[in-house]
Amino acid sequence: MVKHELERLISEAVRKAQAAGDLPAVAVPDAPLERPQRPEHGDYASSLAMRLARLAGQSPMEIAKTAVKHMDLDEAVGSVDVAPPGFLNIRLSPSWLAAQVDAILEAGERFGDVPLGGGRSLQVEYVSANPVGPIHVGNGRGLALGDTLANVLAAAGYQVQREYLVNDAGTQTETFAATLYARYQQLFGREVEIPEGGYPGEYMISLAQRLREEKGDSLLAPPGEPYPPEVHDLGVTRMMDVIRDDLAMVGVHYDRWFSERSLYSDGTYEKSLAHLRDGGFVTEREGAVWLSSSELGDEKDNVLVRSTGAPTYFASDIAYHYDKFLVRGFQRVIDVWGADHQGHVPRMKAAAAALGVDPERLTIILYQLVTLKRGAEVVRLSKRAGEVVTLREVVEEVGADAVRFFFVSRAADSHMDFDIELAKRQSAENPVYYVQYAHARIAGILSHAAERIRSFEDGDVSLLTHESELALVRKMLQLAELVESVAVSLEPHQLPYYAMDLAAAFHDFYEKCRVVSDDEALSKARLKLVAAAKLALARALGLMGVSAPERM
RNA sequence: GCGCUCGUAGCUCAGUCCGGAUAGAGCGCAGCCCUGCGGAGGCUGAGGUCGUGGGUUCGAGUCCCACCGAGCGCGCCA
Repeated sequence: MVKHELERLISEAVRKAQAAGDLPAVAVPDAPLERPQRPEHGDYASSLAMRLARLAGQSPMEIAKTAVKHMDLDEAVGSVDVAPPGFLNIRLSPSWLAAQVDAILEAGERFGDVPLGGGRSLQVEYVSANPVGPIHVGNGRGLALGDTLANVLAAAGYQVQREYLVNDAGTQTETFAATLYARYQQLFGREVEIPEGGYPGEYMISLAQRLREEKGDSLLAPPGEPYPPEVHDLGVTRMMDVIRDDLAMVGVHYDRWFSERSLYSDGTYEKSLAHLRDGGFVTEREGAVWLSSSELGDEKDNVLVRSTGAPTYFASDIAYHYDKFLVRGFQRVIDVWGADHQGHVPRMKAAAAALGVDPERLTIILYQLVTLKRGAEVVRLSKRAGEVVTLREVVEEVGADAVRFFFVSRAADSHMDFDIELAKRQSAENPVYYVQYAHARIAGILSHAAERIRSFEDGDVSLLTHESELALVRKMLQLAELVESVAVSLEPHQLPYYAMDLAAAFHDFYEKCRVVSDDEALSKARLKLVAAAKLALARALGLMGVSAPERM
């Protein structure tokens, strides 16, 4: 990547200046290259001279000039200027930029890949909504975040596994089953109410109807008796079918759907508990079993096994992470959770430590919950009130691409409002179409060209010298830097902003430069440029899980 | 009460991690551009005490402190 190459050249220059005695031999601070906002400040800028000034006892301007004097030449570098108060402004060489078009075409669909991960294994777990209802809008955020992150990490050279934890063992699915059974009985004319704290949503009635279609009255127990186990299992299975469809609709596919219950049936739970005991982090008091998490950075101890003998959600999650780290051996695990789980973070970190796993290997990304609105009115996502705004409903209204682009555009920390009315009204104004339009426009140009020019493989990219042509190349080259920075920061919301910029660079070029013209040599060169831009746009969109249409 | 997160243009949000040059984008608003490859496009303009007050610094939207406001968390719930 040219950015790293330039950083290397600059620190080399300083070292050489020190060796030559032009700069004092002080420790050189880190100074990553910046992207200046103003084009006249070049493609990259370094503030190293300012950072070095106090240590070196020289003025930033002097230091910058000295550094330039000792800097090696590189074919990518067009010029290096010193600007007050001591910036080093680097401009890329136009001929080098033009030549990158061929490099992009060569990289093809892998353009933007970066060797950061080195094939290390990494797991991303996201959504993992309880199988007690369909995916709702609030989950949209976790899905866009987690899925995009997984895409980017794969592009950054990690071996990524996507996983959904199916909470099929807890009290919530029991309440779900009880509700389902009540609805099922109602279909056969029994006068029963859904349980207190149950799920009053309409979808439970459809689910009950489905059970009746599949099983007739065979699931009916004698009146007053609890539901047969099959109601629970079949209900959860059918609910997961719905959830799988909901997620597929927005392009989310998992490598593995992990059953929480399997932790108990295959002995993982017992093993993880034994492992904690061996480490000496387990105590018993008041009839319950506790993890001494307060010794490991949490504010307090937490219950693993209730006095009833039933494991807590915490114990379940420990067993699950025991499986992730110690059984399956992921080097790194990323969990994407809603901010309502924030209290769970320190204890899971403590649990990792208790398992002998460096807590650094567990990254938990919290995203702020979505406030759902219908106009000015706040819609409470309480399942008890039964008002669920499903993801499906919104996707059918505004489209999967717009939904994903919208959710991935917001930083995880931002507290966002989702106004369903506004989203519907403004779906045509969603910026995603601006980016997709650029892609479709290029497809149009390429098919227009195909009727006139046999092939442009022999196009000479050195003919690309127009300012807007080079600006487009510059923007394309930024993709790899972005993939790297997102893979490190785990903040994929940078992606849509980049995609907008890239599309803008293309549209600007399109306005100023005719691609297919009487000048065949230039036409071929520009067709190469445009084909490269198409790759870059498709990649940027693809990383976000958004389609790149040939026509709209 | 304590803790975490947030407060930037009319609206929705980037920029804060790692301080740097005149604070950006989309939408909305006012105006302009089609006798050539897709006008879901391009160009121009109006619009900002970066929540408030202190502090650190050559330099603060960015770091520190206090305060105000909002969301979330502080269970033998998940």
